[in-house]
Amino acid sequence: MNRIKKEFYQNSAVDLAPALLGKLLCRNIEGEIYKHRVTETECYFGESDTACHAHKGKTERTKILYEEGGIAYIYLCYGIHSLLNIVTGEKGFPQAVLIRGIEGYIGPGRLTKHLQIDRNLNGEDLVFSKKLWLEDDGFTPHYKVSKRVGIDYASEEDRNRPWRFIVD
DNA sequence: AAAGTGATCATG
DNA sequence: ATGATCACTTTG
Repeated sequence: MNRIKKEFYQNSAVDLAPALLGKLLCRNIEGEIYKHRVTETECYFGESDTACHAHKGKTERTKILYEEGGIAYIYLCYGIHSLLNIVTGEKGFPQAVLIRGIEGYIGPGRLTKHLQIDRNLNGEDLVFSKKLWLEDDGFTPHYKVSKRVGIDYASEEDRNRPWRFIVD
């Protein structure tokens, strides 16, 4: 088993979003283990990023983004969809990578539905968890870069950042 | 194109 | 306590 270790997560979300492409998202549901390769990510970086949930500062919901990298940030979007993020970097600087797609399940809300990931797993430690973790089997795919989606509320500068990463 | 759905946060 | 907002998906 090649579970991704703590140090891997102690980097910038901007670098980790592309680095997470091709890694295996692993989920244990009542003893049944599912592994899917990550195919699409986006990064959200710091309070200065007006698209990042933490751009208004630390609140009950966003405090988890300020933790040390290597844990899950999961929130309910539009009252329907659970979205999975990987918190990254040093403690105190909020940043995360949104997992937007895996092999077979494109779309941030669809993959969480399939893997039964919801807010019960918010804060799950991906380094030690038996329910949710990431593995590296050495595969590094080619990918393309584009703008983030669904963030019309952000500043023009932030909307235009090339922070979405998709496997070819 | 538009609804569906509920946690979250700012306002009062 | 109330209301606006929202890192989406499905259906027509």
